Amino acid sequence: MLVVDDEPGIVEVISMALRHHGFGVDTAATGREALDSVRRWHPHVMVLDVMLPDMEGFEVARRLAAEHAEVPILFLSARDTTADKVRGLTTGGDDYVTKPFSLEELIARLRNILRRTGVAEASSSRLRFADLELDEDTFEVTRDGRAIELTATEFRLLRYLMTNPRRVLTRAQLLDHVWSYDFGGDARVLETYISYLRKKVDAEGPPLLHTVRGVGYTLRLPRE
Amino acid sequence: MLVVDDEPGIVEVISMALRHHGFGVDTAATGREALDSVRRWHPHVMVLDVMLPDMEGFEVARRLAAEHAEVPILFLSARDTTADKVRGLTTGGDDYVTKPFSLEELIARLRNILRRTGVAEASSSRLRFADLELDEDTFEVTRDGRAIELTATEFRLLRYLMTNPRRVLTRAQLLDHVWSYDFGGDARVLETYISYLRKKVDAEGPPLLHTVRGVGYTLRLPRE
DNA sequence: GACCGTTCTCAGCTTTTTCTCAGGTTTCGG
DNA sequence: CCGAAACCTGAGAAAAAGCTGAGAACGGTC
Repeated sequence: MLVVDDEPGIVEVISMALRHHGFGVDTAATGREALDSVRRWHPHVMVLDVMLPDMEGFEVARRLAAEHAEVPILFLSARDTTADKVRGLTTGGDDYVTKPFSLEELIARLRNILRRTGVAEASSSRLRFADLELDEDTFEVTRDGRAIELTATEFRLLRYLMTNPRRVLTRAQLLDHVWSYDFGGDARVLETYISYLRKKVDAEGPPLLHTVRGVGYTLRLPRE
Repeated sequence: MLVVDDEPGIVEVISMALRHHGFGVDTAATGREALDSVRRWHPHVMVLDVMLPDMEGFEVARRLAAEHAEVPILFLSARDTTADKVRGLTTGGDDYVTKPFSLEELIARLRNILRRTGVAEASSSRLRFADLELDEDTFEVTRDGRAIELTATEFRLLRYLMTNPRRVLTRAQLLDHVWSYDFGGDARVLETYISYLRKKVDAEGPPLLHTVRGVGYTLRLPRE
C-alpha cells in the first residue's frame, strides 16, 4: 500500500496502523513522490490526500490513468473540501473518507477495496464470534439470530472488537481506532459506549464484553 | 469490453466501474487503436464515443462491418450531437447514451446489449424484491401488483437499490451511480429523491426503504 | 413564448446520535 | 476492612443527520 499525505502525523498514524495489520506500506509526501513510487512498486492500493503541496490528488490519479498505471485509490478529503467536489472525481471504484476519520473506518474501506479488486481472497463480509454475527455489507448485527440495532459508533466499536476476538484491546487502542484521530474529548466516552453495547449485545446470553481492569476490554466467552 | 474515448477521465470512470462489475476491460483513445483492439481481442461489446480525434465513431463501426468483425456498440454521444443523427447511424443491436450519463444508466444499457446478443446468460430483465417488481425493459414498477409511476431519476435510484438488495449503499455510491458523473450539486438531492420514492413505493405495505444513519440507505424488509 | 413535468435547491423542523458529567458501585492493595 | 482508583450508568445538553414542503430552474413541446 502507498500512503500519500504531506502531514507527517497523518502518514505516521495510518502507516503504523496498516503495518500493524500486516500490510506492506510505502509513504510519500508529494504528488511527484507518489507517482514515482507507483511506477516503481505498483502498490495494490493507494491512500491519497486530495491536497498535496505540488499538485491535487486528482491530478495524480489522472496522470496514472493516462499512463495506464491505474491503482485503486482511497482519497482523503480535507474537512473543508465539499463532499460534492470529491464525489464527482472519485466515481468508478475509488472511494473517499473525510478528515478527520477513524482508523477503523479507513481500514474497513481499504479491505473493501482489496476485496473488490480481488487482491485479497474474496473473504466474506461477515464477522462471527460465538452466536454473535456482524455483516459489514448490510450492517446487520445479530445475536443468536435476533437482530440488534446499533448506531454508527457502536457498530465501529463492535466491529473492531470482533476483528480482534479474545484479544484485550487497550483503552488507547480503542479510542485511536474507533474515534477519529483528532478526538480530544473525554476518554470516558469509551465507557459510555461499552455500556451501550452491553445493554444491546449482552442483553441476553452469556456476556461477551469483558472489562480487563487497568488495561481495556475484550470480547470472549465467560470463563466457567 | 472495449472502452473508446479520447478523454482519459471518461475512460477511467467507465472502465473502473465496469471492472468493479467484474467485466474485463480494454481501453483505446483513438479510432485506430479501437480498430486494432477489436481485431486482436474481439471484445463482446464496445463503448464508443462518437467523436474521436482521428475519425468519427460511426466510421469505426463502418470499417468493422466492412471486414465482418462486427461488435455490438454502445455509442456515447456528445451533449450537442442531435439525437436524430445518432439514431440514424446506429443499427441493429447498437444503442447510445448521451453525455453526461449516469453509471447506472450506462451499465443497464450494457447489460441489455449482452442479454440481447446472448453473451451473458439470458437473465431476466425483471428485478424483484419482496412484493416489489421492476422491469428494466418496459420500465414498469409494481408493488403487490399495483402499478407505480416513477420519473427517470426515481427509476434509476430504485433500480440501483434493487440490484443491491439488503446491502447498505453509501450516499457517495448512490450519488455516483444514479446521478451523472459531472453532477456537482448539493448532495441533499438524494434525500429529496428518497423522500419521493418513499411516498410512492412505501405508500402501503411494510416499508422497504430504510435509512442507515451516518452511512446511507438500504432496501430490506423491516426487522420484526 | 407559454406550458408542463421533472429536477434541483433551500430552509425549517424533527429525530437521533454523540458527548459530558456526576453520583454510584466494584475492585484491590495494604 | 478501609480508602483510592477504576469503572459503570443514567440524565441531559449539544451537535449532527435526515426529512419534507415550497418553490426556482430547467428542458422539452405545442
